[in-house]
Amino acid sequence: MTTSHLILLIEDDIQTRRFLKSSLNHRGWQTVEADNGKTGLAMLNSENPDLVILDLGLPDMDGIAVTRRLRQLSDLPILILSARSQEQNKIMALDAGADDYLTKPFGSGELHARLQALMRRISRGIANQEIFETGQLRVDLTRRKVFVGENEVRITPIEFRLLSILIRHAGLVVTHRQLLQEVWGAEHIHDQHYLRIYLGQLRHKLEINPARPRYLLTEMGVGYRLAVDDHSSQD
Amino acid sequence: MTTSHLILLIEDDIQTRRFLKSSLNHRGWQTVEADNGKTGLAMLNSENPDLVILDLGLPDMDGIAVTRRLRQLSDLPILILSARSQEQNKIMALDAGADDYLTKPFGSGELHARLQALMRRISRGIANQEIFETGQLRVDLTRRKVFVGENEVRITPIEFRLLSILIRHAGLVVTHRQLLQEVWGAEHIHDQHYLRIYLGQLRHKLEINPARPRYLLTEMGVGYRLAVDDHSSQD
DNA sequence: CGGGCGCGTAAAAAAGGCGTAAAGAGCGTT
DNA sequence: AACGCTCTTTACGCCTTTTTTACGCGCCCG
Repeated sequence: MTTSHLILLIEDDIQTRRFLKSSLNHRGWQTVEADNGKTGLAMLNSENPDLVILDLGLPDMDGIAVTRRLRQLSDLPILILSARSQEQNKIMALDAGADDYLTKPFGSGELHARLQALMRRISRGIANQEIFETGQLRVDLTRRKVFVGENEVRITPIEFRLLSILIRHAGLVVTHRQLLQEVWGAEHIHDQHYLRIYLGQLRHKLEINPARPRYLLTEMGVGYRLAVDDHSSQD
Repeated sequence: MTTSHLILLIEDDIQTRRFLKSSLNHRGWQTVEADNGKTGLAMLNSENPDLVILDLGLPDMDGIAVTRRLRQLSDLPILILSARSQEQNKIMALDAGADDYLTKPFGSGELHARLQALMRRISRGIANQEIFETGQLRVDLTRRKVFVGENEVRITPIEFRLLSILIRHAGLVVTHRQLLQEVWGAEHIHDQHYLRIYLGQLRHKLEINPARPRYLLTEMGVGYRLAVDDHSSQD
């Protein structure tokens, strides 16, 4: 159930802050507040919250920078608040490590739903699964071993990291940017040919017919996705 | 506190104001009224409404200016009322941050439908949900998948971005400018033929009869609107 | 009646993304 | 020092997507 749940609000607008506070307290969450990015970051250590709600339109710091810093300092769930005019920033914030977002204006029901979903996602710990399995494919994430049917497949370090990321987001699209960022680091964010080559190698090793992949699917112009088992398959 | 639904009417014409007030009260909304832009803006703070209905033809201030100021002061939903002669102003108001419009004369049913769409965005959070569904159409926004009935439909990146924007504003009008700006960037703001072509492609893929669209509706001279099914059985 | 305007459609040309092969570079191990 | 493995770089052909171009229709207004 809902245990402690202290929420850190980083929001400059008094009105919004008041609304958030009352709405959250009403639902049984504790809150601490900061009206700018700097003190917000400072409170991360002093208050030790369970979750952060961050407004992108802060006066003192760029919202993206705050997000990135938060992510550097902890793995806490981060919920972004953005005004309608900040669509682009919102996407950048998600890329920088935010977990979800709300576009203003929003009601308390919506806020509550987002928080619930966020909490559920975190506590369920999808990321911590030890063995992933779909179709003929089986991946032991802690032993770093991969099987197709009965046979073990040799996997290189980079291949394994790529595969792990796709497994962690199984069924979802992972953007080029995300993959490159996590495997090769920020300075190779534009080297998409790496992805083509390594995805090609992985397909060669994992797919029955690499030309018609069943697991490692391409999302044109966006990224890649690991297909999750949907009971029937041909090809 | 959250379900009060107080509407601020900014409207100079007594007759229209009376009609609006009675029509709204009848539906269970509270109203406060201002007969000019200045007091209207002042009441924003004093009355703390949940939504604003603004007539563009005010005596004291330019409607666009009022809209812009409202947007500066808050993120409240704004519904514009405009006379038929104010076609151009209407578009400018939408671009300045208004959410939807009604052209006089209008009936209470029409008014009600627009308000429903606006309110739904807030209370149910249509703007942020992961799966959008209406009629035969189902869009999974995080998985980037689109279904018509049982069948998945292949969607290109640009098509998906357009569709996402319309979904984010489901039930509301989105101006040409807004769409072009968000998808192609500021330098293509006048290339409306892009919209014609891509909306055509989307209709071809999503509509049962592309020539008589049920979902992707054209607002002549203004923009496009994604129609939503109203599950409520009133009116 | 005709011409302009906004919208929708079709089909082309252009651009860009993707997959594959293969050769070169780096690095640890033997 | 040579070998083997992995990672990086380069090149090319195919295919999808995007952009360009052209035309047809309905409507309002002169």
